[in-house]
Amino acid sequence: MTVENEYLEKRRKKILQLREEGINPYNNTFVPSHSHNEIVDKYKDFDNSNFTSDNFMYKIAGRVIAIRSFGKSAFIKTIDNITKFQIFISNDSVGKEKMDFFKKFIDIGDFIGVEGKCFFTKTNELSLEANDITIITKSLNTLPEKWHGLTNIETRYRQRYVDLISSDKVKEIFLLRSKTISNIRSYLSKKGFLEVETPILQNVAGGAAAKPFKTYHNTLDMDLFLRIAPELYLKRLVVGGLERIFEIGRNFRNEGISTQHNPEFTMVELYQSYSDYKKMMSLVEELIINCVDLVSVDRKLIYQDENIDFNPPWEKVDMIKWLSDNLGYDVLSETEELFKEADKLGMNHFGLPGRAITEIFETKFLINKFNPVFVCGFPVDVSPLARRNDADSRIVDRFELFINGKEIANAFSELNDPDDQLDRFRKQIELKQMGDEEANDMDADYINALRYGMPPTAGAGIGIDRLVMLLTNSSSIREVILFPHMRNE
RNA sequence: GGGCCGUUAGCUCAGCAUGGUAGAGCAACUCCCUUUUAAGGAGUGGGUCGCAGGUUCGAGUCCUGCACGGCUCACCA
Repeated sequence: MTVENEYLEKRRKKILQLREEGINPYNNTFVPSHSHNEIVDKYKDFDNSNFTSDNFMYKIAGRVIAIRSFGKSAFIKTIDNITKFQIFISNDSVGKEKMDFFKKFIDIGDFIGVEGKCFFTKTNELSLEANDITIITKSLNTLPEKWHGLTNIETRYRQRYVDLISSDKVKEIFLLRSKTISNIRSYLSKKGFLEVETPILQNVAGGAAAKPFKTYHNTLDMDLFLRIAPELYLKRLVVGGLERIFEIGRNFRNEGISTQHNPEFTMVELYQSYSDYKKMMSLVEELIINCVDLVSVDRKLIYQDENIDFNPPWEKVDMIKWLSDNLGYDVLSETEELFKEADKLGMNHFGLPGRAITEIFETKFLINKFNPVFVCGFPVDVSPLARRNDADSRIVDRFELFINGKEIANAFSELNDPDDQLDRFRKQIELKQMGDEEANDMDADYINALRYGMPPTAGAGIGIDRLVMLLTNSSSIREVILFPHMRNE
């Protein structure tokens, strides 16, 4: 007998026996009258000292996660959603026959239905004294050990269902993720933003610098790409007259996997007409603080070993000015010096000063930057979709938000000059021919849209996974994604 | 992709430096036990030691290769 069979066989036998006795081990007739949480909430002001039986009969359902048996009585711990609840069962409460049934057939992991009245134990724990007990769903597999739970990271991710059963902490992370997204949605809705959905399967994967996933449509007989960003479609909608819009959705980038990167990740991208990157800064600040307020009373978080203070106003730094000051020369004009510095650091800048500036800046500036900081004013050659600064056409009106040294948001005043946009796309194509796999492709239809006129608009994208990492103190992005991608076993 | 680390019972882990019949706790099974909180007590069963080679009289242990995973560096949000 293999080990797998030792457990499975025993429980399979119980299922057979149950069926023989006319009991459906996968019963769908039990209707609970209350959730665990509803009962806990109802008696929250009571304890041993002030509670007298109210004779109210409850019907509750849940998964058995622990059994402490004394022979003629037992305590059963069940869980529904996130609330644990204790059931007391004994010969006196259900009768010897039902008690024997319980001892013979009910295992840890099973879903059971119980009917009974509430009482407080000697140790003041609200419990239900069972008058009746029934099996709702038999479980064949054994749950992980009660004390350590499931700690093997690989198994946790591959079998997230077991992880969720055995860890409150994991459940809390995903509850907070859900709350965060709801919060963002309601914040933007209140500000008059309309939620929209744009194609994930795209002809041209544009709107960001990234390598796309390629797929194929049979009937249309054409290659398609999974979107790397919704940006160009959202701005088409702004052209169409939807002046405040957002989309919360998945982007796909065919790149490395790390504690900060999953091949598919969730962003909220939003566009606001008659705004600019400076106003967008305030909006992003407010939106993120709103999310921090979900978990912190003083807008401070401890992330790993660092304290992060989200109280506004957040630091703002001008990239070009900071780097010029620190290197001792004007990085926009002294390109020879700049490239020497970049080559020293082994950077692949494709002869673009902007690439070198951005990369050198990030390596030098982000050290020991834990609090939120807006990095403003990017070189035009790393920002093919952003509006040029009115005073200096070599830079664009753009910011990136870094928290704990990690990029959380990217935003800019949108480029709405179709001729400039066309030139930018052409430069991107040159770069692609030079071997830059992440350069944008030409999107002729997007140019066509801009030719109808797009009102001045600011846009922002916020990485939701990374935000949730901060809020839940998770060191890896996989901790905040239910099913992170893994190699086949 | 590089470096370092890991993979032993359903789960959590010892065992490996120095090769000699595979260990514990939880879970399971049999008993005792009617207020427990990782309940307690007595007993029993459970293993292709990630996979494949090699060295050796003998490998969980040493060597090589591979797979999967973790951390980290590089690229990216």
